[in-house]
This record gives sequence, structure tokens and C-alpha cells, in this order.
Amino acid sequence: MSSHAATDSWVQRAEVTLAASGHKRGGARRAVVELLDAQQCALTAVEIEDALRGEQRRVSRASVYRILDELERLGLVQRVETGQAMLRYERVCEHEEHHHHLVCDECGVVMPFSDKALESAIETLSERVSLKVSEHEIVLHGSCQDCAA
Amino acid sequence: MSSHAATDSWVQRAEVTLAASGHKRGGARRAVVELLDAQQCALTAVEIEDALRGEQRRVSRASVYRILDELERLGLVQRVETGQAMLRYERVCEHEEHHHHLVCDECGVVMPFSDKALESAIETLSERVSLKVSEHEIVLHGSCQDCAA
DNA sequence: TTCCGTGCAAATCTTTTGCACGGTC
DNA sequence: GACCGTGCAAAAGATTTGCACGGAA
Repeated sequence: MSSHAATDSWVQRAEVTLAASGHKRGGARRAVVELLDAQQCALTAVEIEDALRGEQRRVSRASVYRILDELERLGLVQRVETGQAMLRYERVCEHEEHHHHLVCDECGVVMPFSDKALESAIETLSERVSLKVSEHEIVLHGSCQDCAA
Repeated sequence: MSSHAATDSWVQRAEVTLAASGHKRGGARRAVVELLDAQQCALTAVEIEDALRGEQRRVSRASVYRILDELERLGLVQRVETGQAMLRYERVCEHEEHHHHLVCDECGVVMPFSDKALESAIETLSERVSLKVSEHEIVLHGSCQDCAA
């Protein structure tokens, strides 16, 4: 079940982009793409493998990594580093608001957030640094409501 | 050679803090602390090991990691994640401006930057999210001047 | 038929841990 | 003398790669 209207879903864009770059279809990749589409936030490779196994769609870990790598190269997913010793990945939606992450250092939960003021500060800043900025990543660390209680 | 006045150098604070938390002195740790003090930006464990070897102060990799871990726990150094598959570490100076990082995704060079507007956006934002924020990390990715040329 | 996608197993790389020795307090 | 700090080697965990087979175009 996609969380988008059929014609502009991320799944569909992914399929088109993959086909355009010369990829054939494959069961493992479709499973990963559909899973990612259904997520609210970033997952690790192991979480993806486990989730797929849970729905009877076994995919080897190596394939998960290869697929994520390819999707990242095509700009369909982005890596998120949360300081938890493993990378997380999430889909990139062109028409959705850019978001960043909150990480609870106690229980490890990861949540998305977005903030206009922050984005404009980054944008302004990007003009004056000695780097042609293409992306930015912001992670706030702390204690979530449950853990801080 | 410290880059600070003798009485408030980071090296000195590190020594005092370490002693206060019950640590004895050790050659490897002193070498790492002095090396970190001389840096402008974050290094990886391997870079630290190599740099020390270069100055004839061999320190085992395991010790480098153990020392960095301890220094981090004491708040003397902070980890920096630059998406380069290995952690970087840099000293934390109380009286110096908080800074973040620019990473060139082509050559891997890491540079520091700081921005008042960005810090205040983060501060404001930290009040309204559902997480008791203790730290934040910002990384801008792109191409450095050499690589973009 | 050609070539891509996938699984499996082995390899690689970073970081951590167990153990024994030598130094510091 | 007690205990911490360090080096070495092995372990652990995440990610990547080599190879062979089956499926898509």
C-alpha cells in the first residue's frame, strides 16, 4: 500500500528511474522499494531485512545493501547517520518537506522533524561557505519523553 | 606545542579532568591528547595512529580507541560523523565557538565552520521538539573548491 | 541469448574485547 | 603492592565483494 496517490508515488518514480537507468526488475528490489515507501522514517539494512522476512519476503542482506546503494546513487533514498554504528536509509520525496532527525541516545528511537527557520539558516549559510553545498544533514541528540521521565 | 596559553589550554584541562576521575598518567594517552590539541579539525582513529607513528610515538590502535572513548565520556572530545564510514574525533573547547563541519564528498576533506544564525535556529527549535535535546550535529556535504573546479 | 539481479559465503574494514605485562601511585 | 594503562591478537559487527545460478528483456 503506497502512502501516495498512484500517479506520483515514490514507488512509481523509483520504478521509472530504475528502468531509465537500465535496470531490470527484480523481486528483492521491489520488496525493498515497497517497504521503504511505507515508512515514516529511516531504517537500517538489518531492520529492512527483518521486516521483509516478517512478511514472508526473504531478501538476502547483501541484496539489501546493494539495492540501497543503487537507490542512493539514483537519488531515490538518502543515508541518515544517527551515531548508532549503522547507517539508516529513507526514501527521498521531491514534493515532501525536507526533514531531519531526532535521536534518543538512551533507547535509540529515531524521529523526523522539520523546521523552516532552520532550513533558511542553512540556505543562507550555504552561500557563504567555501564548499559547493549539495546536501545537509542535521541530527539532534537527547532523551525522548519516555526516557527523560 | 599547545595552541593555547598555558593556564587554560585544553591539554591542561584534559590532564586535570583525567586525574580527577581517577586516571593515572600514560604515555599513549598523553600523546593522543597532545596530538588532538594541535588539530584544527576532527581526525579518525587511524589518522591519529598514523600521525603519532610519524612523530615516532607509536600507539596501538586499541589504545587510541580506548583513549578516545574515555575522553568522550569525560566531555573532552566529541565524535563527528561525516558519512565516511569511520568516526572522527575532535577536542571540545569550552571557551571556543561551537562549530560544525563541511565535508567534500569527492576528496573527503573535512573543514570546520560556524554560524550564529544557525545556532539560534537550533536553539529555538530545540524548545519545541519532543526530545530533551542535549547535542546537535550538522554536516554540510558538497564539493570543495579544488574538486568543484 | 545476453545480461542483470539475487543468494550464499567469504572477505574487508572499523571498532571492541581478553589477556598479560609494565608502569604509576 | 594494588591497580591502571598499554600492546598484541582475537573477536565482533557492519558492509562489501566474488561467484554461480535463475530470471527478465
